[in-house]
Amino acid sequence: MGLPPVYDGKCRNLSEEEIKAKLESGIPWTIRFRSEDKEIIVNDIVQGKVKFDSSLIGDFIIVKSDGFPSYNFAVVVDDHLMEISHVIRGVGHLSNTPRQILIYQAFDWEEPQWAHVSEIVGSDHKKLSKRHGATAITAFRDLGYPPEAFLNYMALLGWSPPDGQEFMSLNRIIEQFDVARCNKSPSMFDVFDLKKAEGITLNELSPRELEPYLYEKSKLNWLSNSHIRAKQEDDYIREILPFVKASKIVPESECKEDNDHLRSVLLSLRVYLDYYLQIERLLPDFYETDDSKFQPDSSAQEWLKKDFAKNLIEALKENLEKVDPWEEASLKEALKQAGKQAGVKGKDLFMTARAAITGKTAGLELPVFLKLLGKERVLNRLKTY
RNA sequence: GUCCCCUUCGUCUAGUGGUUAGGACUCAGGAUUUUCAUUCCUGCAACAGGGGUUCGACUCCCCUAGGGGACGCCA
Repeated sequence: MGLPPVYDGKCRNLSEEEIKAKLESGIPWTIRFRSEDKEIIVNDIVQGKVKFDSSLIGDFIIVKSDGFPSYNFAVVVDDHLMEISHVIRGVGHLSNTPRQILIYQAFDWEEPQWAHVSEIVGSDHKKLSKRHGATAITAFRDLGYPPEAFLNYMALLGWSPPDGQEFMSLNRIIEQFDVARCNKSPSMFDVFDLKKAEGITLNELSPRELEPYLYEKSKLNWLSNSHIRAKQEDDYIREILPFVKASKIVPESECKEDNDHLRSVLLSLRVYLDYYLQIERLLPDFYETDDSKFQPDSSAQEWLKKDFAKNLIEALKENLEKVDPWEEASLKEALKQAGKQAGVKGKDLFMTARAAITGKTAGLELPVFLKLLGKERVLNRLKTY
C-alpha cells in the first residue's frame, strides 16, 4: 500500500533455538542481508550522485534456498576478487547498485567506479523489441557492413567525441572515448523504415529479407559508405570478395584477389556501396555474359527513340571498332568522333550512347564503363540494333 | 502503487546563466560531373508545457505531461 513490496522481517530476529528448531523441521531456508535504514548514494560517472533509501530495499536474499548466491551477491564478490575497477552497464541496473554497495560496505571493500549508460530504443521510442531493433548484429555483418562502420554508428548512439567528428576509425574512437561523455537519455536505433515494415517482425527475417526495410539514407549507410571508400584497396577487395563469390554472378575461377579486371570493376563500383551485399545489384552489368538477351530498360528506350539515334549507333559501331588501345582516353575520343560524324553532341550524344550500350540511363562514367565491359561485348551490344 | 532516470531540429547530438542555440544524417534548392552516385555551396528545421530564482535562463529549483527502468530465491 503506497510502498514497494519489502520483506517483512518475519525471521529477522529469531533466537538460536528458534533457528535450530526450524532447520531441524526441514523447511527451506535462505540467507538474507540484514540492512539498516540509511541513505545510499550511488556515485555514478554518467548519472551523477543518485540517492536511494535502503528501507525501500529491505533485507534482500544473498543465498538462495538452493544454496546458490543470488546475482547481487555474486557479482560483488566476483568483481572484487577480479579487482574490477569500473562497472559499466545499462541504466537498467542502476537500481541494483544500492544493494551491491551495501554488500561492499559490509565487507569493507572498496567500491568500483560506477557508470550506468543509457539504453537504446527502437524507432517507436520503446526499448528494443522483438518486432524491430533487436535484430542480431550478425545480420548487419551478413549484409556486409564493415564492422568498424557499424561500430562507428553504435558509438555515436549516446556518446559523442569532444571534437564533434563523426566519421571515425576504430582507433580514433578508442582514443577519444570517455564514459563521462555518455548521455543519460536513451537514443534511437534508427535504421529501419517501420512504415514499410508495418505488421512485420523484422527480428525473424534473414539478412536478405531484412534489406528492403533498411532506410537507404540512414546515417549508418552514410558512415558505412565513407568507411568503404576510405579503405586501402587491398583491404576493400579482400572484404568484398566473399560477397562477390556468394553472388555467383562472377565465375568462381575469376574470384581472385589478383584478378586485375575484377579489381578494376570492384574499385569503380565502390563509391556506390553502403554495404557489400549491394554488389550483387551492380555486378550483372559486367558479368551478364549473354549479350543476345541484352535489353535496354524503359528510360533507355526513350533515348533510343530519338530521331538521331540510328545514325549515332552506326557511327559508334564504326568508330569504336577502330579504337586501339582500349583505354578511357581513346574511348572518349572515339565517342566524340562518332558524335561529330552523326551530328550529335552533348547530352544527346552521351546519353544515347549510354542507353544503347549500357541499357540504362545511370551508371559509371561512360568511358570507364566501356573499358571495363571490353571491346567485343560493346560491339556485340551495338550489333543488336 | 513506490522509487530512480530521461525530454534540444524528423534522427544522432554540441551546449554546464549572457550564443543569431552549433554540427552531422535526412529533406529542398543550386554548382560541378555532358547520366546516376560522389564532391561543394545554400536553405528548411529544435530547447515538452507551466510556474519560480535571477538584471538575465536551454542551462538552477518546483509542478505537470510524456517516455524509460527498477521494485524476484532471474541474471
